[in-house]
Amino acid sequence: MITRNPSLTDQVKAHIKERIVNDEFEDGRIPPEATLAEDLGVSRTTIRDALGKLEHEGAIYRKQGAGTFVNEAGLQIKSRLEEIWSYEQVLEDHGYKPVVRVLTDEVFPVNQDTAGALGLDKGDEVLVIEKLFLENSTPVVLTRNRIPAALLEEPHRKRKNLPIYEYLEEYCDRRLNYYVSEIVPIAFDADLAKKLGVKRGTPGLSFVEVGFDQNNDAVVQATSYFRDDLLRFRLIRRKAGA
Amino acid sequence: MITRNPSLTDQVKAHIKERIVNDEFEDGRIPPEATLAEDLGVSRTTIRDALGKLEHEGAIYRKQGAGTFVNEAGLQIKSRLEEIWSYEQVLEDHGYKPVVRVLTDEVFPVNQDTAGALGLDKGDEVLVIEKLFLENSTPVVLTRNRIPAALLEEPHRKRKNLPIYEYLEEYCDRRLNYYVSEIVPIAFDADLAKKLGVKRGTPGLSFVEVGFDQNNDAVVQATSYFRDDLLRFRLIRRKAGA
DNA sequence: AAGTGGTCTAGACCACTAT
DNA sequence: TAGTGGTCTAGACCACTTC
Repeated sequence: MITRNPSLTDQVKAHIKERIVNDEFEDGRIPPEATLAEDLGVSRTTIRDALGKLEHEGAIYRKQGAGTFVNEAGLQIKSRLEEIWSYEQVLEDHGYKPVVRVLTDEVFPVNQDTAGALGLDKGDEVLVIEKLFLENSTPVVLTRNRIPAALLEEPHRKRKNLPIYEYLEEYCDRRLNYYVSEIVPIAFDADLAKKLGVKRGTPGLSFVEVGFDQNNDAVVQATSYFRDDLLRFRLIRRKAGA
Repeated sequence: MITRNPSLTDQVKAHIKERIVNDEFEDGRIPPEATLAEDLGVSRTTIRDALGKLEHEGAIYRKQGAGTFVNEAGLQIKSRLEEIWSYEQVLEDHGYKPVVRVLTDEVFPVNQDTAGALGLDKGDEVLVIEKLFLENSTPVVLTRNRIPAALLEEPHRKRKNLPIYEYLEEYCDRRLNYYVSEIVPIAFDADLAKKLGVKRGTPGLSFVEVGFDQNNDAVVQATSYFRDDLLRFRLIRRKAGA
């Protein structure tokens, strides 16, 4: 399949973003919305939608009555937590060339915790994919994904090193829409410490999350573990409703 | 000052949200946008903006061509990390009745780290406010805020137990716009462990963040420490640009 | 084919900032 | 007072789901 060209708004957004990173705006001042609309031959609404997304990403900020400006500080933020979609991409954003190693790739009976998260019954099965992300043979991230076996279109055992959202799309015909993630600090136990190459008891971050598809069905449960010394997450926090 | 009534969009959002929590929609199905617009006497654009915010919060989800639906799972999520604005509110959302204890409230010479974060020079001074948030004499959160002394309109020493965003508004005439937060897992050292009432070495979460006002000036540096056993953060992660 | 959400337009008026 | 972003309207057409 794979149809659909980028929307006008997204094209405008990309265009403005490029002009920002190329530093084409005098004093970091972005032209008035009306001017942009006329220059690009689109409505002001389209411009505003594009600018709104850029503002949300932290690339620009707006002052009512004054203008729209480049946010130099915001531009520096890589791999914003709210927008992470694959750890390959995260590591690339941090300047690494990631290697993915599949440690586990098997169907197991579901445990109680996962059954609750994914709405499965006792006795159902899940495909468990454990992956280690490395940079130059140094482990950085470990992920464990659990996908209901019932979602698999056919039993096959290939390409498990795909990002999970691509795997779900290709082999389960499900499109990931969003994750609900819980942030849990831990001290690495012996198993995790060994796999991540750190001392047992080292403080680390973990995410415990559930991914939902566009029908709002839970399709994957994931737990991830990070080496804080090599990868640190940032996010932008705003007042509710803004 | 304090002018401005809620926008039409926000009123519509609140109205729909209330109908959602009151479970007024048959089968969790929300009426078509055109119907809502007619019923409420506003344009479809206004309805869409309101629904967009509710979708972003996770309260509803939309399926093109099918309809708009209540997201039962999303409604359960309290204190979403991206929208935290005061820890008093966070604790209330978790069903606690918080007590705030001010531990430190003094002006110090700025250290190098804070100077860098806030764009200050060596020799400048900052007001340091350390606060402990408790529920029934059980500590849950410890925060350390650093505000440039130059922002203080007058030297005074009252109401330091206000939420920082209110303090900044009232005594510095600055309105907090957003935070850039870094998530850092730690093992509590002796001092933190004592203040939070846990064993030294317990794994915990900390945020290291900088708050910006509406002119995009850095106005506060904050570090916060949490007892993971009492308070756990969630957030919704989406594909970038969505 | 009918219904619903997604995108886009053109324009009006308001609120706020700068000068 | 002029300029700029913020809100809102009315309507057109498209993409997708459902029947």
